[in-house]
Amino acid sequence: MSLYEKLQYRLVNGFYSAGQRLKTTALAEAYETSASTMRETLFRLSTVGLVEFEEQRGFRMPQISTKTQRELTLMRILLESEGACRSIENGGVAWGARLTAAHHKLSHIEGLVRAGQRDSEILVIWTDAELEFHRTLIDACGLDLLMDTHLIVYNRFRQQMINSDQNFTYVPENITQHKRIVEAALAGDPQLTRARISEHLIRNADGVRTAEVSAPSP
Amino acid sequence: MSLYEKLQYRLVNGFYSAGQRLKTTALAEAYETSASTMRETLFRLSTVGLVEFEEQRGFRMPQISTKTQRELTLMRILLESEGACRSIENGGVAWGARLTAAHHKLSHIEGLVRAGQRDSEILVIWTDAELEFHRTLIDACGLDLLMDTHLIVYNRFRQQMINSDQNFTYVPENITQHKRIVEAALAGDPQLTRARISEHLIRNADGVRTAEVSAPSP
DNA sequence: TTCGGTTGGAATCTCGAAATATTTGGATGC
DNA sequence: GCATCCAAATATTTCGAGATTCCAACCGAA
Repeated sequence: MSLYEKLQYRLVNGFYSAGQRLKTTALAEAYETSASTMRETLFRLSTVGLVEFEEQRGFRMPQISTKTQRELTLMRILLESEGACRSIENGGVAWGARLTAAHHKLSHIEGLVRAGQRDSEILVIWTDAELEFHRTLIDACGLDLLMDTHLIVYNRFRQQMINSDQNFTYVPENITQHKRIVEAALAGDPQLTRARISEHLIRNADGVRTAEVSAPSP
Repeated sequence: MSLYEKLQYRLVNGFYSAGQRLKTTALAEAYETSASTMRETLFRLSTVGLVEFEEQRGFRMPQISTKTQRELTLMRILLESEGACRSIENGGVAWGARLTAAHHKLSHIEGLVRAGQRDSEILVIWTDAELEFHRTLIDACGLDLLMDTHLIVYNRFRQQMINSDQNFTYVPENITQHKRIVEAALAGDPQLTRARISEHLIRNADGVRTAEVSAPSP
């Protein structure tokens, strides 16, 4: 596990608090490396939005805000809807199988959460499975750039989510919603799939209604 | 003009050829700075896709490919359609005025190009005006993240375009298409605006370049 | 010739120290 | 008591040298 990955993991999963300064010298010591190497790593993380950088003022953990959360959510809806519709067209049986498998794995974990397990360990496992599910949903779209952009957005989304005050209130609707997305996708209905992805994510956009979320591109 | 901006300008506007290695020591000398600083700058550029980086193998100017061009085009369509529709809803009169102004400026320059001016200087002016126009089209959408993502995609798109073999054959349809986009947007018709943005950009997604001839191995 | 290993040169990566900028804390004047 | 300014302390940024890795050319044997 590289320094980059280690730091990314901690930034996303709540090891640092929002707005906290990330001093290169202090972090370098903590991660047993030099300040220069740490600086470079922080730079790379800042370009994907997981760290904020200001000239001559160093690095900070990003602030949590409803506006950011809203924008990340809308971007997810845009990218996942588009990716899912293209996957429906291009994916074929193999994609359907992968999607079913990813959903099966996810719902197993969601079952555990539902049954009461809520420790931080299972939350990480759950978010990993959720990411895998949502990535599988779009991974037959044939557009690498869309996949890459989505991953960046998802990580920032997760960072905002985990570090927000109301962190991870368990939402039972998720289980149903994931299932309904899979059903629409396997049925090969792009419009319905779009609608159900929006329905699933829109809750995070804070006061934005499904109707606002956009129509298909031609 | 910072080192970052200087390098970005040259990377986008054809000062380096596709696939060319970008050695930190050589560039550091050319730009009168140290190898470390150059390395850091190249790193930052690599995270927005204007430079490719490979561990232990340094930096390269990205390859030109129809696949990349296609993906960048589709992403532009996705982002600009969404941004434009939201701008139509939120923008109001002020946005309409800005859009009209940006279009006026662009069509003036396109007029010059049409009249025969084709030197590299005016091509830069033209692409700048085109960027400003397309950014204005989406700048009332209220989503900073969408705007930022679009700018990154646009710069990569431009890099691919300018460095491709048939660079910048003047396309007279552009003038008409830009006008038709503005008309649809000012009329407040989201669906029509979407269609016309696609119509304008889709040419770049497929079969633009003649089939890639596999170069004889050296 | 062709394949495989070796070697020399060149580039990248890491690191600590010097230079530059910012923040902190206290003393001074109002 | 409050604001302002200066100096010390702390951070960031730049830079060059040493360690490491990669690449290409060369050489010898099958």
